[in-house]
Amino acid sequence: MASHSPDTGGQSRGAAPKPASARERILQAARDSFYREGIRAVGVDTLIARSGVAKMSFYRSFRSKDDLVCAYLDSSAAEYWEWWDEILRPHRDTPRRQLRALFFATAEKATAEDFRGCPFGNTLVEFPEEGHPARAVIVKFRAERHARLRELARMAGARDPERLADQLGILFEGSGFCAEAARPSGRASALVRAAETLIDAETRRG
Amino acid sequence: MASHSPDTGGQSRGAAPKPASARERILQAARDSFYREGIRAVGVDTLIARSGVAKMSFYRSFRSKDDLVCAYLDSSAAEYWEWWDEILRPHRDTPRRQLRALFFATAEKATAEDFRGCPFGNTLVEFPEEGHPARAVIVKFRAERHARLRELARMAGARDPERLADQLGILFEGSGFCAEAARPSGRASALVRAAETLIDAETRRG
DNA sequence: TACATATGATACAGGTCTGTCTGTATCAGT
DNA sequence: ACTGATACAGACAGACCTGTATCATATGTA
Repeated sequence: MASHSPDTGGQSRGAAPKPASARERILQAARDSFYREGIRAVGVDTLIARSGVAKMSFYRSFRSKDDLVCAYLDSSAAEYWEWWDEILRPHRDTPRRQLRALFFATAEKATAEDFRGCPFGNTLVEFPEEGHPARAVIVKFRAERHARLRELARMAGARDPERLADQLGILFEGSGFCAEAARPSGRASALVRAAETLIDAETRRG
Repeated sequence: MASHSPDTGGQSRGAAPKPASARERILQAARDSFYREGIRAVGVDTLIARSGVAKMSFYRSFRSKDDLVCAYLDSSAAEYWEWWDEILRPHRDTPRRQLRALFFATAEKATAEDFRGCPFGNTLVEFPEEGHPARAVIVKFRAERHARLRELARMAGARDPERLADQLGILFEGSGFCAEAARPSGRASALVRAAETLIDAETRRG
């Protein structure tokens, strides 16, 4: 779900560009490559070549590839919550509108050319093994999203915020589907409409 | 979404068990292993060992691993539509109930211990490459599900069957989410409730 | 100058991957 | 008994994988 827009490294201001550290370059290459091509499909050597870094610099920055995968997810989560807050900001104190804006923006992202689903769900599919270190990051991300949705649902006046949060969570997860569908714009608007219907049903008095 | 329950090979009736052909054994091992562990995670050698087959028998039965992946998906689709029809059968001529039964059964599957999401969505995540042969099978599967949902929506009296089918498609895709969630039973019932709310809203007169 | 830190280049070890190859055993039909 | 189809066993090639080891280079600081 996170957008992964290119990032200059956060310091396009200073006169001297000061090249990003090896660690930053590797992480950036990992974010692009892992998201677009899949994690198992991109080897360490490929990442090293793409970030223009020495192999030992890689293993000095990350203990292992799994370590990098976790860093990739951490970074994606941070970006996602930044995006989330940005979407909510214009609708402060109107939780219904905040929820709506969230789904509208999600639908918009899901129709983008380079959308490839949710990094967390995708990673979970690639590493179903029980004890994989990435799972902890993914579980944490989903728990936080659920908590945030539940709080919004509560503020929006849902009869059962937990339940509405569960329902909206399913929609979020299903939105990854839009990317590969034949009629993306149709599915995107269906996502928004479905969200509105569910929110409406769960907050209507009576 | 397909259940992948163990299969004896369809001939538990005859006295002589007649061992399944090499092809069948490979395919069965692939169905189990690919679904549970992921496709990239399971190598050809592993499949050969698990199905007790010679390597050349493998490559006589399947031109390549990609070929086997497509066969795995074809087989999963066949099983899925069989399951689908079985769910619909008791509610013939009452499309609303058929839709409800579909989601109820899906939620039930999604809470099972060995549920690992939808084989088609998972495969798409593992092989995002544009021209991969598996994509065609996946696209076909999704198109058929959409068509079936649209037809059910039409018969159920939906104002815009296409739109309702899109919405329900998102729910189906999101249902894979239930497996990994912390509160599976909650999410499963949320799935059923969400489906009912959407169907209701799209068929209500007025 | 001398040292510390971060980095680059490259070779290598040991494993796994897909796919090909040769050789042998079994069984059915003729 | 001969033939063809099917299967098992195992070696092998060539590529790719993760991770380690060694050595050279640049930069900043004391």
